[in-house]
Amino acid sequence: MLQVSYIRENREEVLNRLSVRNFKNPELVDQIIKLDDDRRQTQTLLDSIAAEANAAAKRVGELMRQGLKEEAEAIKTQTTTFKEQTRMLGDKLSAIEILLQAELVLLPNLPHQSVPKGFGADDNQVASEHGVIPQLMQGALPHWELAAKYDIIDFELGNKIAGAGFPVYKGKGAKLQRALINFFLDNADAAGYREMQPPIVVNEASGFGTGQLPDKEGQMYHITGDNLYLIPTAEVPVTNLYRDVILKEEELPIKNCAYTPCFRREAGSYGAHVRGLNRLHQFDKVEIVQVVHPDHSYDVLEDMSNYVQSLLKKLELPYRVLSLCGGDMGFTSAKTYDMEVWCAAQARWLEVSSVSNFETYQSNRLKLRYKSGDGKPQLAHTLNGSALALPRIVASLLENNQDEKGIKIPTALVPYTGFEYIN
RNA sequence: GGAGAGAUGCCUGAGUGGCCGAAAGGAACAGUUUGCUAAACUGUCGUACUGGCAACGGUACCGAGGGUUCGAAUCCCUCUCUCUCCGCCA
Repeated sequence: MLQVSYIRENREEVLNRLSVRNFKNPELVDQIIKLDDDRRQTQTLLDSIAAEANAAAKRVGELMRQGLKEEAEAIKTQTTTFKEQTRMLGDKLSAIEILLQAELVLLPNLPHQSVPKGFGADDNQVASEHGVIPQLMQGALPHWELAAKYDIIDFELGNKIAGAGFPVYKGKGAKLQRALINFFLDNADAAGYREMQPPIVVNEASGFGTGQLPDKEGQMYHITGDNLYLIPTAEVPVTNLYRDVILKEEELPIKNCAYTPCFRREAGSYGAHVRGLNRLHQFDKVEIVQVVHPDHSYDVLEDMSNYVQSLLKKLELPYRVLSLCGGDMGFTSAKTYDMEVWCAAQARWLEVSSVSNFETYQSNRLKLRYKSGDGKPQLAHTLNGSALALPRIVASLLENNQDEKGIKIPTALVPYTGFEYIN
């Protein structure tokens, strides 16, 4: 959520930067400013009347104590008009505030200056490409067929006990999951991220804090009996650890990581390009989250991007880094890099990580601030990224590393799997 | 699931209608002093909105929402959450 004061003071800039996203509703900006004018006026009036009413009430108390009953009664009758007015203005003020809030959450984050203008995925910039595209042997298979051939992932069995998008990992397939999780966590730890194990359900306030609620409600599994949501990413619980918190400046940066299962309803997305592991309702992911001083957030974004790339290099996967254009960026992000891995049998790039700087967009909702010495509390910047999500990594490992003997495990991962081949 | 207790500032905790934005202690920060570690003393020490160049004001907030009252942290109602005991269970 953007800050109203910033919108007021930088109207032109806000409009310009929103246009980088091709934001369809720029008149919202002026509506918000107008509502805020209204809010201020109403509040000023309400405050002055409340001040009079308070003073009158105080006088009544004093007079009563002095035993001057009649004088007290006289003032009492005057205060009834204050009462009506404050009630009216109070109602008006809260109505305006609700409206203002409702409009404010409709404004997406402002893209950073470096974000290219664009409408969708085709306008993203390829920032860099790494690794070698493997030449597959004759008769190479896509990962869902490999998974069946080696009996390591069972989609049918998952259908039976839960539904489509909930695969069962078996034998070396299950061990590979465990290996990847530990590999990612150990690397994050070595890079200075503190491991957290949060709940994988969250309440409404948490869903709101990171922006899943109210607009993306349909994307989360909702436990109606207890009004809890299954997390779509560890970003939600881990970032919400700092909801309503004022940190000391020295505590920054905060670097956390967490492994969690992630649950996404992915309503309405079925078809050939979401086969196998390409899109699931439940998957495993290690997430990295940082809370940083605003001066450093863009350096940190590069750090996080480099860190994610280091994982892909260790796994010997060919990948590319996209700098997302305004139109393709998430609603809450100011700048995002996507990492895509080449899946050789499907012959396509698959997104395995998304690293974003949210600047103050999340922290404003979360009321996540820091305080330096004697200064006033300031909103911190938040960033997060997948490091990494498992299914598409597994898909590309299977497809890219297949040979006559089976599936070769990358050297860096062998200490974690305990085997060199799936066969 | 049954019974009970509670929710106050960074923490502990006092406060049952006006003198309470809130005692006291602790923590933290700043200063003074004693030749070090440390102690003592003094001061500062919530957030948001709002007016003002500023100095300095105003308003709101004692879990949330409503009500009673000239006046509510304090009384009443509803909700949420936490804790304790019992039951069940990992």
